Amino acid sequence: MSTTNDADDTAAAGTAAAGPDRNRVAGAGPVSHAIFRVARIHKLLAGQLLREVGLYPGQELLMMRLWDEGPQRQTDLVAVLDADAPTVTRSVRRLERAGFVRRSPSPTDGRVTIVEATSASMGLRQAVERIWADLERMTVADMDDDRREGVLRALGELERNLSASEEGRRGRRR
Amino acid sequence: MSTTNDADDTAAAGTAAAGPDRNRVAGAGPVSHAIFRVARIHKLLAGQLLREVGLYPGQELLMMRLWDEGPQRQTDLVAVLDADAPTVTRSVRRLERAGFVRRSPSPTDGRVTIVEATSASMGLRQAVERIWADLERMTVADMDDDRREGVLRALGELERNLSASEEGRRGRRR
DNA sequence: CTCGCTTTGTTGTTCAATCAACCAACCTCA
DNA sequence: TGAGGTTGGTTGATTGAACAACAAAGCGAG
Repeated sequence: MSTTNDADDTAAAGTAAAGPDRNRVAGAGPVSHAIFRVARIHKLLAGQLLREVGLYPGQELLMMRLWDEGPQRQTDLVAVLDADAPTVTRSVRRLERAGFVRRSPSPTDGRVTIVEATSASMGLRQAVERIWADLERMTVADMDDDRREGVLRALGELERNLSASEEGRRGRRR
Repeated sequence: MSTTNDADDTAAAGTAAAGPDRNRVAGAGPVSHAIFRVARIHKLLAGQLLREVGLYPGQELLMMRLWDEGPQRQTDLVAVLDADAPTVTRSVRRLERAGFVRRSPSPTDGRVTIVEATSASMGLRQAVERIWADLERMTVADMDDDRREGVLRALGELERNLSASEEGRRGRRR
């Protein structure tokens, strides 16, 4: 047994010294862990439902925006979806290739491209509405209205906390 | 940002079946939308913190498991992380290339590969613990213990609801 | 011992999300 | 008019995630 932990050493920690379960890393951050798990399964479920109509998770948010607000600049989509510009660029391109979206240059500003939902996408709209209703039903299941409100409030709190931290970080780095 | 844009285009929201304001798709599924937003910013924040120590979001969960439980089969990681086998395969490969993980064939079963954290990863462990503590603090912010419990309970409910739906779907498809 | 099934892990492909770098059009101001 | 900054959008690279298809090792029944 060599004293230099280099080539052969297993970094097993948890069970060796047999301390209390408390030094297990995975037990830390219960709320963060819960968020991860909920997010994961929620997205998985949405993806399963959406795949049946030919969309990938995330694309439905973009389409919803187009259906609700009509043709708009790509930058507007970036802002309202709070997504990165590259993500929107590629997402729009794929949706265009799928025939759900059309792009055209703005006549007044050479930089912008206007994105709009095609009429071929209108059938999709009904399906997406149904899917979102289904997803929401699966999510809240048998909560009564009060409980649903409480859950919404909790999520709102989390979002505010995280947004504040994220903005703080962004400020520090620029 | 200046709206000197005369081209209002056709605000063709709703087009044909235009009706009451209520048929705006984006307004549907408030809980689902809230989950999406929380998940997005939470993951973004985790990613920003982790990137400073050379990890990508998700990898830290795998490392935590290795630190907590010691060497184990890749299948065990798949099961406990509730991830897909391909995801784990590639994630482990990248962590191996980064020097945080070592793989070795099992002596007793020719199929399995044992994964373990390297001693070089132990420094990382402290950093990840700190990051998770930071993330948790940012997430709960100034909630008191009761509030935190309430939020945890809400997330737990959501997870149970979604899990039930997902399992139901999985059953139907096989 | 062979046939068939299960378990374990891999590769291929596609997509979302980041960061970084870049380009082109616009706009402000001297 | 023109220099410099801003805005809108794209491409490249890397990663996680999902599905599909596959390979290889083990295992169990005949």
